[in-house]
Amino acid sequence: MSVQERKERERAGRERLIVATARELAEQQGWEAVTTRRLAERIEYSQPVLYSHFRGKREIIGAVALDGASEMAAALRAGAIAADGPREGVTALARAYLDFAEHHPAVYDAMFQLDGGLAFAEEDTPEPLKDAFAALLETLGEVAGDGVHPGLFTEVFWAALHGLATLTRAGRLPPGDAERRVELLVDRLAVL
Amino acid sequence: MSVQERKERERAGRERLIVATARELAEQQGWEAVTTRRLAERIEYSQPVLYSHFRGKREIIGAVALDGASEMAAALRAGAIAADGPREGVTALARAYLDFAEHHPAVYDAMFQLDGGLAFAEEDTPEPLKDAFAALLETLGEVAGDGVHPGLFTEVFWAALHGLATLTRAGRLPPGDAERRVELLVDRLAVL
DNA sequence: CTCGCTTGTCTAGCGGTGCTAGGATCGGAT
DNA sequence: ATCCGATCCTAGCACCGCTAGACAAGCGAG
Repeated sequence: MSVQERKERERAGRERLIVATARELAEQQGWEAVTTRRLAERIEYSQPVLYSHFRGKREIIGAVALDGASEMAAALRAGAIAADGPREGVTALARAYLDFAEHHPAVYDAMFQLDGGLAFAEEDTPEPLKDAFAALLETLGEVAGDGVHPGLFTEVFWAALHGLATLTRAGRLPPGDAERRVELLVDRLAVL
Repeated sequence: MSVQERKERERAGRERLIVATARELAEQQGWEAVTTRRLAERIEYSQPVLYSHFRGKREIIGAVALDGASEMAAALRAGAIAADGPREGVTALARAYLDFAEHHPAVYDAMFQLDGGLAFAEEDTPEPLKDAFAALLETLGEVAGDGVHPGLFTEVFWAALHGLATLTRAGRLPPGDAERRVELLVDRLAVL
């Protein structure tokens, strides 16, 4: 059975290589540059190999999204924990979110802008995505205010952050006032 | 000169036809179905004709976006004006925004999700886009609160609406609680 | 050790995309 | 009536996601 195990290990390694390469390429040159041909060339295999690991390009995007979700969850927790006091915690969380979106645009797009064929807000939502939402909920649930469902509050806060992230990156919002917008958002939405 | 004028009229008419057809096709079958071939077939001309009106597909998307921006501005004003009192006005505005995004997904995507090659938040932002923002500002500027710049407040509110619209449509938020989210948003963000 | 077979990989190609070069055609001006 | 310029179309480029079928490498059986 050792032979089979070795092969499975190699296969798993190659799958990770594909996802990592796709992500790298997307971060470097944008998702429109991530084509199956280029991806295949970079991992030094032919195109069909990609399809023995993933159903298609969508699934590769989805894999990058899941990868990024775990990372984002960690980044959010790291940001929020470092702060003391609920207000600073929420502000730090918001900043961490926007920083992640700004510094990992390709991953952020894979998670929320592109179609990665992932289920959301449903029974079979993948664990990393639920965990990223949970990371938001941990901090934001504390400042939802009386009589307001923590989940609902988190959804609204998240939507606001998502809007800021995407509109800013698309050049729809002047980039200079980012910090003031965060403060306004936290001041108004959170019950401290 | 009458001949030339007639030709210009016909050209302008055909350009409108292209934009209207692209929009129609996008609303019916999604933007991924809007290809230059299909579009050309629908307007009963060959592909190269499209390129005598627009530099490429991006510009066609941009034209649809501008079209939609005027419409959205009108919809927002119609919604907000009908209400009495600032709170009802803001709520109506938010609902009008989300309704527009829900019922005209293709146009909304052309404006904010896709790359239509348009300038935003800059000097040479096209008039319809500035006007749509102005429509938001008219109502939201009244509830920004003391010491808060109306433009900045409008940007934040807009971002929140945009986040709700996109996340909801992408299946990232449970569709049932939309109304409760709007109320929470208005309650917290607006100073009434 | 050799043979047959499974498993894995590649070459080649399909139908589609956005976009464009170059030739044909048509209509107004002379 | 003829010329000429504007207008439009046919045909094709390079690229896309994806797949069928040929081929080779490595395994287990005899």
